[in-house]
Amino acid sequence: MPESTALVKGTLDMLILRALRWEPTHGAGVAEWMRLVTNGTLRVEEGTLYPALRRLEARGMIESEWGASERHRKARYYQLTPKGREWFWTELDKWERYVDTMNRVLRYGTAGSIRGR
Amino acid sequence: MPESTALVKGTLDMLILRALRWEPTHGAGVAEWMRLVTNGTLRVEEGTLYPALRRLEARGMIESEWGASERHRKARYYQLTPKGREWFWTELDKWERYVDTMNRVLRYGTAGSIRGR
DNA sequence: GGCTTCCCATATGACATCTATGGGAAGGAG
DNA sequence: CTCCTTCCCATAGATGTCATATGGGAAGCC
Repeated sequence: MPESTALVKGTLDMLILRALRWEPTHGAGVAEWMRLVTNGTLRVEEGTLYPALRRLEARGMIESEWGASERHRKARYYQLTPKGREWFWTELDKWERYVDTMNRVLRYGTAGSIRGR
Repeated sequence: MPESTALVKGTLDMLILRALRWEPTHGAGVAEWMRLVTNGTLRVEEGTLYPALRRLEARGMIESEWGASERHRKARYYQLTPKGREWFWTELDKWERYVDTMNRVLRYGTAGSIRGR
């Protein structure tokens, strides 16, 4: 069983939006998806997830309604809005640029051609 | 001139340690290095950098002493400790694992083989 | 009826980063 | 030698995200 890693701040929103890509899902389902999909390396606590969902909804990235879960519990189902879907791709793009810069600088020294002073 | 991006939390420490890889450098020099090496895309504010340097020193990752800058100003020169050097590589490794997981999940769906429910 | 499970929710705290501000010390202009 | 600018360090306050701790409501089971 691989140990789990703390989330890097700023990445949770993208993960949530990705979890909702296919169909409306309730909070516990999002957490479950994250756990399964990363083989348990990335987990989100309830106290982290629910505020994040409310933030995303307040910003119009997702919307929600009450429903019943597969196990007959009252559950709030979230789904992506068009705005959220679009925002996901722009965020992903920014993230990938950042990672690329980090990779070059940290691993290979520079993004340009500086060395030493 | 490319616009600059906000730092992702948790990445500044690695960038600082990387900046100090070759020789002792003062705070302003670290900021300058970061700007040059990323072609201006990654910048660090003074109010962010100096507390970060003090945190790293408190944790024994770097150590410092007063000196004179190239321009004859009083400057505090920081250098890596062996502990800091080692820690850099473990952090880099963790970061790369995280990025790899994110990449697979966000871009290609899963790290395993889940889809839908 | 009491216990457990499922799902939602908030309060509280920790912490990194940004913004704003200021100070000391050296150099240059006049 | 005085004023102004530049260089470098430093901290206070605000912001925002994530972790921890806690609890509650509702369904199902014994």
